[in-house]
Amino acid sequence: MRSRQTRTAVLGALSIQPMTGYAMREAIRTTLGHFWSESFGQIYPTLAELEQEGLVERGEGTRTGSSTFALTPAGRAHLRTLLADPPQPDPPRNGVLLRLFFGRVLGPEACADLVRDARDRAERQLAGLAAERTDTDHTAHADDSPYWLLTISAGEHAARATIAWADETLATLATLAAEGHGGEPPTSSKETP
Amino acid sequence: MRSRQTRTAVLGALSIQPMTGYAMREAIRTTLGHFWSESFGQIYPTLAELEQEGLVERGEGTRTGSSTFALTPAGRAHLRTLLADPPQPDPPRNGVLLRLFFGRVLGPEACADLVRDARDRAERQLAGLAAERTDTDHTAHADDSPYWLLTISAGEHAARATIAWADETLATLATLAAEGHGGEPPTSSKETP
DNA sequence: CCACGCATGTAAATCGTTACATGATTAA
DNA sequence: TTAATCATGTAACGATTTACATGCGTGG
Repeated sequence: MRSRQTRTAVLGALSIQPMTGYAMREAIRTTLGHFWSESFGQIYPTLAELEQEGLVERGEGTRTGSSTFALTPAGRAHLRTLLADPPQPDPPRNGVLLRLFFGRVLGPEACADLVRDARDRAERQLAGLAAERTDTDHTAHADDSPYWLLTISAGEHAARATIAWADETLATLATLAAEGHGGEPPTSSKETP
Repeated sequence: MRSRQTRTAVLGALSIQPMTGYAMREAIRTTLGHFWSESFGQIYPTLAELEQEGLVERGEGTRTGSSTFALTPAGRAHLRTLLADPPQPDPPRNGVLLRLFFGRVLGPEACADLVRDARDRAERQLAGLAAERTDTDHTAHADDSPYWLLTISAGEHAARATIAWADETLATLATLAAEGHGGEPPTSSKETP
C-alpha cells in the first residue's frame, strides 16, 4: 500500500472536486506547493489502488483514454479517518543549516552567501504567497477557502521567521569575519608544514 | 555512492573531532537533531566508502573491534567542496498543513486539536533549544560554537513562528466553529437521503 | 553473572522521484 | 503540420529507515 500520507493527499484533492490524475498533480503543485508535493509515480498507482478498494470511482474523461476520478461515500469516510490520525513527523533535513553548522571550515563570507540565498528564497516565497492570497477567487470554493488561508498564513509566518533569522545571522557573520575567523585556505599550512 | 548530503554530514562530524560510527550517530542525534538526522544504515556504509576513497582514516578504537575515524587532508578538502556547492532543496511535506488544508472534512474542533498539538511541539522545541544554549560548554569547541549558535537561533525563530501562527489559527478556528461550520457527520444525510 | 550500553555491520522493506514510452487534442 | 499541452502508466533507480545478527566491556 502507498503511504497513508499520499492516500490522504489524493483523497483530499478529490474531496474538493473530481479530477484526472494529471489535473491532480497540477492542483497539488500549484495550490499545495508551499507545503506538499506528489509526483505522477505516486498519484497514478495510488488512484488505481483506491479504485480497487472502492474508495474512488473512475468516470468518463473529457477525451479518449482519460478518466476523472471521484470520491465514493466510503472514500469520504476513509478520508475522515486518515485526517484524524496524528501526522507522522518526518526526520528534519535542512541543507542550509547543515552547511552553516560546519561553517568554520568554509569561513564567514561563504556562509553569508549561503544565508543571503536562503533569505532571497524566503522573500520570493513571501511575495508568491501574497500574490496567491489576492489572486485567488474566494467564492469558487468558499467552504474550503478559510482552511486554505490558514496554510497560506503558516507559509508567511515561516518565511518571515527565515528572513528575520537571516538578517540577525548576517550581522553575526559580519562581526565574525571582522574578527578574522577567515575560511581555511585551500592548501592549509598546518596540513603540509 | 551515498548521497552528497550524507557524505557532508559524516565528513563534517569528523571535522569537529575523530569518533566512532556509533558516537557519530549519537552526536548527530543530540547536536544536529533539530535540523538533521542520519541512521546507522547510512553512517556505516558511508564511512566505508569514504575510507576506500582515502577521505577518512580508520584508527584504533578504545575496545576490540571498534575504530575511530578521522579526516585525512584530502577528506577535509573534499568537505570544503561539498559545503560550497548549493544545498539541494527537498520537496516540502508538512503533515499538519496537509490535514488542515482539508479541514472542512474534519471540522474546526478537530482542526484546533491538531493545531494545539503543533503548538505544544513547538513550545517544547523552544524550551529544549534554550536548555541546550545554556547547558553547553562554549569553551570546548570554541571555533565551532558561533556557527552552532546560528543553527540554534534558526530553530528558535522557526518555533516562535509556529507558536504565533498557531495562536492566530486557533482564534480563526474558534470563529469558524461559532459560525457553525461543523465537521461532516460520520453518516452524511447528503450521501444517504 | 547478567543486564545494559557501546559498537559494527547487513538485509529487507519502504518510500519516493525521474525518466521513459505512448498517444490524444488543441493552438499556432 | 507541428509543437505544446493534456493524459496515463511503468520501470528503474535512489535514498533512507528498520530490524536483525553479533559481540565486547563494565557496573551492579
